[in-house]
Amino acid sequence: MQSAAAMDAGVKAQAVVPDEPGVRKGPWTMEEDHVLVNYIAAHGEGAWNSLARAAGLSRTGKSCRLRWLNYLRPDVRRGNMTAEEQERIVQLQARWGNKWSRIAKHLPGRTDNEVKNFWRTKIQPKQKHRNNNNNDCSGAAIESIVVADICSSMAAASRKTPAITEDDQGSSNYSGRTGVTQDYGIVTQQRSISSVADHHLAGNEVHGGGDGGAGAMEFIPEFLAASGENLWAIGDFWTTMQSYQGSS
DNA sequence: AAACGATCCAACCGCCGCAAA
DNA sequence: TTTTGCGGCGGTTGGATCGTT
Repeated sequence: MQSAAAMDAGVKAQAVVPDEPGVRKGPWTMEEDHVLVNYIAAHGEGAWNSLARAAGLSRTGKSCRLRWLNYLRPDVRRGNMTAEEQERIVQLQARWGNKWSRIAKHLPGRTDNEVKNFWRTKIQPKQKHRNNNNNDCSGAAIESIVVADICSSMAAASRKTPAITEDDQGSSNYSGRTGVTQDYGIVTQQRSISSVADHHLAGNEVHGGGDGGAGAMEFIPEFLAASGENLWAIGDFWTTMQSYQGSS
């Protein structure tokens, strides 16, 4: 994730100019996230267009849905893919093709967007490279090749670097690119702020909507006041949430 | 220290299928 | 049966960040 300053710069660069009057685009602000999470906690998810209107968000229903599913949902698991997850992605992609949502369903906490991004940035370039040197482009062949790569890369990673525990991955102590494997990129970059967020989200320390349970998550004006800046990082969001909950 | 390239990922876009009117 | 609106999915984009030179 990005720092608040980075987010600010990002929004300046990425103009939030609506195609339709009153419809916001671009990065979500902390306030918008607050509104969305709070509304879903109270009313549950679904009926996204009406939800956006009822919540008073100047966003499309699609945008709200995407933000919730890919980012705000408390059970979203962030951070590095484990070797098991990577292997599973390769196997399922070979079996089903680019059915990312279907694949994601078999990876608890992972979103289709995350799986898709992982595939496109890590595995697809590898496949293309292999395809250039190998005429056997069948799914099974590719799968066996890539899985073999994962195994060899993991072995190399374990030789090159100390083991990285789940806790390490999720903590703010684990930040910056690790560069564990240049061949496959098993352990990829982990930005410092998202690490904080990962810790909170992966641990389900804060539970919001999803089940629509009443009172599952409640925000108060102090929280908004604490958010200070218009633009923010998810780590700030949950950290602030925690500090509020801890002090109440 | 600056410039450049590579990488990551949040968010948008367009399309499709389904259900209700 | 047709139209319309919505939800969901996959592809793509663009800015931030990081590593290298």
